[in-house]
Amino acid sequence: MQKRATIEDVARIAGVSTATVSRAIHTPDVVSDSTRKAVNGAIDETGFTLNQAARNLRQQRANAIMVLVPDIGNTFFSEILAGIERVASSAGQTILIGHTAKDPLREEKYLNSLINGQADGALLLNGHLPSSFVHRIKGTSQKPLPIVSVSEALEDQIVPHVGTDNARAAETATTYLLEKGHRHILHLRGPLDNILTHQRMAGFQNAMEKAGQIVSPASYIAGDFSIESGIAAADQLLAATEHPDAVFCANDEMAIGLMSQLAAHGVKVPQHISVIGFDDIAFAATASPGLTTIAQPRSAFGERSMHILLDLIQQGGVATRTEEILGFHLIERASVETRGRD
Amino acid sequence: MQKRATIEDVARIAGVSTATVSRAIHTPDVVSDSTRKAVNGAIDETGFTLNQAARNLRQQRANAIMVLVPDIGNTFFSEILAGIERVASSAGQTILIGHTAKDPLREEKYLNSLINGQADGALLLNGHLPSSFVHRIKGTSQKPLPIVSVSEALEDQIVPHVGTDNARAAETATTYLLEKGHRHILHLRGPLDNILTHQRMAGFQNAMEKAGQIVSPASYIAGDFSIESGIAAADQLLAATEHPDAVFCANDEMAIGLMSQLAAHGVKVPQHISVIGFDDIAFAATASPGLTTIAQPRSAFGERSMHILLDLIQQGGVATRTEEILGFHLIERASVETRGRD
DNA sequence: TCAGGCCATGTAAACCTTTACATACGAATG
DNA sequence: CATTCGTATGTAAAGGTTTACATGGCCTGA
Repeated sequence: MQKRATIEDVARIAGVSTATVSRAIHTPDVVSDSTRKAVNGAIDETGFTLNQAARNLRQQRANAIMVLVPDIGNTFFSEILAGIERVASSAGQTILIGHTAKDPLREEKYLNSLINGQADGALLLNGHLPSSFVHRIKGTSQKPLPIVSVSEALEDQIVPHVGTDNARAAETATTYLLEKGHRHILHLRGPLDNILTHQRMAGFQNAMEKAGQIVSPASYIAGDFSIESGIAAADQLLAATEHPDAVFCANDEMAIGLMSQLAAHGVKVPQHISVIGFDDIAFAATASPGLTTIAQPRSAFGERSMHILLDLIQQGGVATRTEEILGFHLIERASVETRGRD
Repeated sequence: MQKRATIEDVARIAGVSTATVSRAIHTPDVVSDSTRKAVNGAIDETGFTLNQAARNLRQQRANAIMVLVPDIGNTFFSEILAGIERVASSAGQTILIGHTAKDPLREEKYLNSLINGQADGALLLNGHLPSSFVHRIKGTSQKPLPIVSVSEALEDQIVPHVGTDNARAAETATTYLLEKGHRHILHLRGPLDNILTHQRMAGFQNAMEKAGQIVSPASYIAGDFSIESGIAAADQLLAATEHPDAVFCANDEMAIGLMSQLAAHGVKVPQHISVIGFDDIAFAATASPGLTTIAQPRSAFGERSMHILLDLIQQGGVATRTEEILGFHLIERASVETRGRD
């Protein structure tokens, strides 16, 4: 139970100064061959590992990235996370996870890691930036903070963003239903406090109006992106006197919940009602029927955003207010059927 | 773009020493009211936040936990993660994520954070501990490391573990099929390098043999826990001349892939083949038919393991080699049908 | 032979806290 | 009144690195 070896122990054994040991480790080419060997020998002998806390303190940098996720348990985010992890890891950065549960207090708490030296940058998957940080970024007095938003954009875009064109994607999905001959189309929307909800609603409305269809409050069913809310939407549909031709769901979870509950009550998809989703999660393909949906490049979201963040950190956090829009595409499966005109 | 305020700035403004500032922050009750107010005022004025790196260095502790996950993208793990996060957060610990992809090099790299002061403890969700750490733990010369394995146990249990009795759970699932009148039962197993695979295979075999059924290599279909391998298994079944009565799948993903592919080829579950899964992921309920499966308390896995780890850290890492076995239960849905005796 | 330059290394300060120990002061006790 | 005690604060060391600057030796070119 001896104390951990420090760089000083290594230096003593190798017969050099601590500075040389540090150099032998980080910039091996500036020390002589013999010294490098001596140092490596001493490192092996002592089992030395660099104390990261000391290093972080001295370098004023943590080599860590804080990732704010509204819900770790959600597949959608975890796939973005996987992309983030991939590039973070190859850049020697550790990722810290902050599960915010949409709570501004928790968001603030985790973002403080940027200020207190626990993290060098932050990735926002939660579509929200606490107001104290909005001020901090807008006030030019302070050093700009390296923050990038992913998938869910902030209301006023004050940090770089990586995502897709949700309105256009929703328009594409809706237009697809229209082209398949559907007219009475409902949109199962997400929660209103989410920006994606509004973008997708706008896309839906656009497509409908372009096709000469009227959109009213009755065109929307409230949801919250969960399977359960998809089930609830189905119950609502089942209770109504008139059925729509098709439902465009703001995400796959809801679409799957909806289809499952419709099936349980004998309503057939797509024969009675066509359904289209959004996200293309893994279970969209195995749903019955296979769910037609909009695919977004989630790993690419993670990878690109992490790259941008790394650049930002390198440059000292100069916020370029970039927006990187990645493509989406519609995946045809079996949940939408062609319907003869009216 | 001024420099960040340090405790010294606060001390100067408040007219006290840095020691007093530190005390005012961490042990407010030992300083006088007036001093505390002065310090708080100075903190507000300067916008001071504690530098965590300096604190970590001085205290020789990181207030962070490294969590090793084989696959972030997997729902199964992310729900455990959510449990971990919950208690970590309330204990003031940050969680660091190490995505290992089952690569021992990456496992080692991330576990090094325990030694280099980046993390105070580690949670293993990957069922494996690199040999260098096995030695480190077995050799009593070193200070024991606070490590807990979750869900997937290590081969020789050298760290505390939290999980369920997989063999008994598999036995329960298989027995359920037997009780429902099925005789020709196959097991779609997981990858052989995973300990859960073996535990669940053993449970399957046990149940079968107790019921007087013979288990042969032909009783197993190879899988790897992925949806795709469930689909592949279905293809294999479809190509065979004889169909089993029922399939016990080692996890829900495979069961869902299997059912989906069977359905696509006109084989009806449960009328032609009954299927039972393992894990009770969210999509088990929405699958068609609803998937009968074994539920494990995944959030509880996360919470309990984190509690144990925190205790371990508190006690200075004394490995008690505890094993905490949490209950499972069978959830009946529609994917298993009663079949008349042969 | 000497000035200049390069290369490998050493010295010591800096990064920002926490905390053991010392101090000073007022109150309580004898 | 002298002593003891407790309370609030200050002093300074320690935690383990990195790195600017200094040093010394050797080589090169004139």
